[in-house]
Amino acid sequence: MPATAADQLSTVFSALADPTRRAILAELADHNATVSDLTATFPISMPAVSRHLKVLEHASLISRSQQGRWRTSQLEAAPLRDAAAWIERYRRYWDASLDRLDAHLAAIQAADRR
Amino acid sequence: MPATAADQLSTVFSALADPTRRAILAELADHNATVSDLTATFPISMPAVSRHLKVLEHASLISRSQQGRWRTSQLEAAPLRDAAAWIERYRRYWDASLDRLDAHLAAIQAADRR
DNA sequence: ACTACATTTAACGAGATGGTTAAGCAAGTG
DNA sequence: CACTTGCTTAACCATCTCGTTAAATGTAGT
Repeated sequence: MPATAADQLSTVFSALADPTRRAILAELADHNATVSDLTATFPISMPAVSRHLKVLEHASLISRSQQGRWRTSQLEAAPLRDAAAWIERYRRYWDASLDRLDAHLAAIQAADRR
Repeated sequence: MPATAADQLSTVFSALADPTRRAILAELADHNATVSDLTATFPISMPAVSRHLKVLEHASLISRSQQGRWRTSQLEAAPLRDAAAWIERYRRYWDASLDRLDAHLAAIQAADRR
């Protein structure tokens, strides 16, 4: 059974919902890291880190490679593109320069143009 | 005790993790809606809708107003700005070329200039 | 083979989630 | 007042989540 786009988005958003996982992604943006590295960085046990990595991998937000006993994690930001794209559609609703009426009109026009 | 920025982000992301809630936000982007409206739109019970709205309200993604017996929900997209800002920091990791990053930054600046 | 080390898996517990049905509340209507 | 209506709350259930500690797995070194 193929994962739907909505499922994928849900998986990504729920992966991002945990502050430790977001911090792990930030860490991996700086440098790849082993499970031990991350365990040293965060105040949780290694099994806890391991499961966070599993969640991130399942969301395709990281990839992992094994070099001997060490498994290093690497950031894979592609799913964030989809998440950003989903959120972007609401930009007009939070942009301060537009009031709510303008936002509504912009939405209508955007829909009509297509 | 003040909610930290990280907590707020977590709340928003976890609110977005549910496909029904994302669909509710999409619905509210088109038009404000009562609980009954949303219950008619989605294949879940009214109490389920009511609780989704509670979650969205707690994440400040909607605001609610009471007019007689009807409680209409309105999209409040401001928290999405923070979510987008968090994700944006990773754009360079998913953008193929730095040129496109530059283009994006230029586009953002152009938008801000308005 | 034995030992050391990095990591995962298993088992557990507290608490959240998302759905249901049934009951309670508040606001208009006969 | 009694009744309906829109919505929320309560109670329940199955499942997931995030942490723990202890055991298992796998790879490297001697």
